Amino acid sequence: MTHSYQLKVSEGSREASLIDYSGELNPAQLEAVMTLKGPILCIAGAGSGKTKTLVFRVARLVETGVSPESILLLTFTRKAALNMLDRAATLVGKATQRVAGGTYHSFANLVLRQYGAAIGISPAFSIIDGGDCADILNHIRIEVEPKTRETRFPQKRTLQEIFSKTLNRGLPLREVIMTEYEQFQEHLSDLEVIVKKFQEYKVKHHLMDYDDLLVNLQMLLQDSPEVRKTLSARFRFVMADEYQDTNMIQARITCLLGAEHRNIMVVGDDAQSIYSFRGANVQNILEFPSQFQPCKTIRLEQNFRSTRSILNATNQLMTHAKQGFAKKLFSIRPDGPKPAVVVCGDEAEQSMFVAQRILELREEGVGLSKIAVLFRSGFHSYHLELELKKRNIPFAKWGGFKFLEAAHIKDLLAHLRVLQNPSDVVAWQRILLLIEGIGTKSLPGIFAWIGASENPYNLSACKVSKRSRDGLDRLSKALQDASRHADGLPEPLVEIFSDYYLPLLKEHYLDDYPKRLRDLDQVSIISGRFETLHGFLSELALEPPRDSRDGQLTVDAEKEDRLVLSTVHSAKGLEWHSVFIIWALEGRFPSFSAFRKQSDLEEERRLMYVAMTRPQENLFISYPIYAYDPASGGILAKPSRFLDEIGSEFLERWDLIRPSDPTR
DNA sequence: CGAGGGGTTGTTTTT
DNA sequence: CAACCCCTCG
Repeated sequence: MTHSYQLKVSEGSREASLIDYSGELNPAQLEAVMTLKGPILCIAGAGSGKTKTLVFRVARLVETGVSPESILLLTFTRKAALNMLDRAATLVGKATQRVAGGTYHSFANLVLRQYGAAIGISPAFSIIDGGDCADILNHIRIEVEPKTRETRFPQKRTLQEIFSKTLNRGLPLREVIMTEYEQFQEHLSDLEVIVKKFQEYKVKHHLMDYDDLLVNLQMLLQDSPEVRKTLSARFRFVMADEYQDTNMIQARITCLLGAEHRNIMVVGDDAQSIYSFRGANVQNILEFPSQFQPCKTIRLEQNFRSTRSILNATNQLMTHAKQGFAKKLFSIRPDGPKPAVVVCGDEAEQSMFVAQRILELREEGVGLSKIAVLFRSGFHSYHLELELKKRNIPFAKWGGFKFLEAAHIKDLLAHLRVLQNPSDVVAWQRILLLIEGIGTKSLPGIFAWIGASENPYNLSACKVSKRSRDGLDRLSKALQDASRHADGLPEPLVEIFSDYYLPLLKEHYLDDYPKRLRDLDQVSIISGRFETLHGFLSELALEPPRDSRDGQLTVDAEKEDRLVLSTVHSAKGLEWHSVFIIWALEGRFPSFSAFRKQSDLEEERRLMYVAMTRPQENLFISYPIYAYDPASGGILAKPSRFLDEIGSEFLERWDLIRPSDPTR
């Protein structure tokens, strides 16, 4: 490319900004940045500067006079969007902060609250998570199938999973049951009844689960041409990141948003598709060009992140993939150390190795925040966590157990939800059952009263048994105190309910209540950043903090020198100087549950690929040669098949087992 | 009718 | 090693 795209732009009174596009970007990136109109598919390999490309493209759009409000940036997490917009801001100024961005779910939330009325949606709906859905389903199940004894019936969590899958895959219930849950075939008709009642229940009580947000947004765009036109006029440029991980509904939403103006760019990497369990469909990215013809396809294949030694290994791994674009990433970075395969005697030795090596790296000048330990499932790091604590190595854990799913957090939030949406029966149930003397049998009576009452918060007027009177009166007082602030800031509300909840917390979680108490303070701190109650609740439901310390300002958290422990899923899109992948054993990574289907194994390989493409310099893959697996009762002793696929040529083996070790 | 205990289950990954 | 279910006791 000989001509230069360098250009000078002045934005209002701001001093002239100068972006040297052709100097900063390679030819493929440059093309993606400079093509502003029409449909584009950008296949961006791992570490190929995808984020940078998006950032520059936003900057470029703004520079050429596109108003930031008319750009929509759909990303996998809201954090990713904010991060990009921040970076774009340093190029062209703060104006980019006004770009709309977030996940499909958070976008759906905003649009539905604003325009949902067009298809009969109340703007005050509550967002419920998978656990809440499971609770609702449990009730319905009991109603529909009172004699669960004779035959095995799916549990509440499974029900929720099945129904979510049918929606996300866009398949009829029958088909999902027949292909993936054959054991429940005989219950098909019951399940159909349950799912119908479930939908009715949610509509009646103004509740929306994650799937409903997407389904309803799609419906709104499809059924209301006015809204679709309004939105197309408002968002004239649409960019969707991580497109390989969208499901059918999200893809349809994307198409509907782009249908009018066709200024749509989707970015992704089919080799990094790792969310098929929640309905993600690689076909979306593969078929995008045929849906938006003529479509420009741009490939970013130069890797800027990793050493050549690491890329050699990851390229080799992907030659075993059964489908997808064949591609080989190349790097102009020098060779580095080959990825090390570290063979340990047992789990304890693995943990010791990781901790030890991390300390050595720190000695060598690699800060803790530049190191990550990755694993397949949340619980794989338990032992390591103990070891790190013992050695005083600070770490943050992402993925796995979530702050929000802790019972005490859900308890506290349920009070706020009731305040926001008095017909949120799931939340009512949760807070009522906490009260001494109230059990499942007295609930229907209280619900009936709540439904009929003018002021459902005045529970003192509700007749209940003597034993529960005091507790209910206390709740009544807290709710009425809070409802007097109902339109105000969320923080004082959190305070009111924390005070109310404290005795209950002590009573229900006697053993570890001080620890849980600290979490409640976190909720209070987070709430201080929000101006409205449903802004706060929606954000929490859609963008849950990654760990209990995430409540602090992100900037601070990132500056703090802490090691990251993360599931591979949560590590997507990120990079570190040095990365450890632990538990590279058959049954762990790949996981047992992937053995049944070829397609699941393919996804496990892509997952390993994502993990291995995170480091810049050092990659350590470890496994214990011997591990008892309490889940299966068996012994795990076979190294991950993915190590075989890569082959010893690209790896370096470190044997930690002492020759005299009897377990050898 | 509610609470608390004991046995049994089955354990990916996330918005 | 939970969370969940079922059962018994108060």
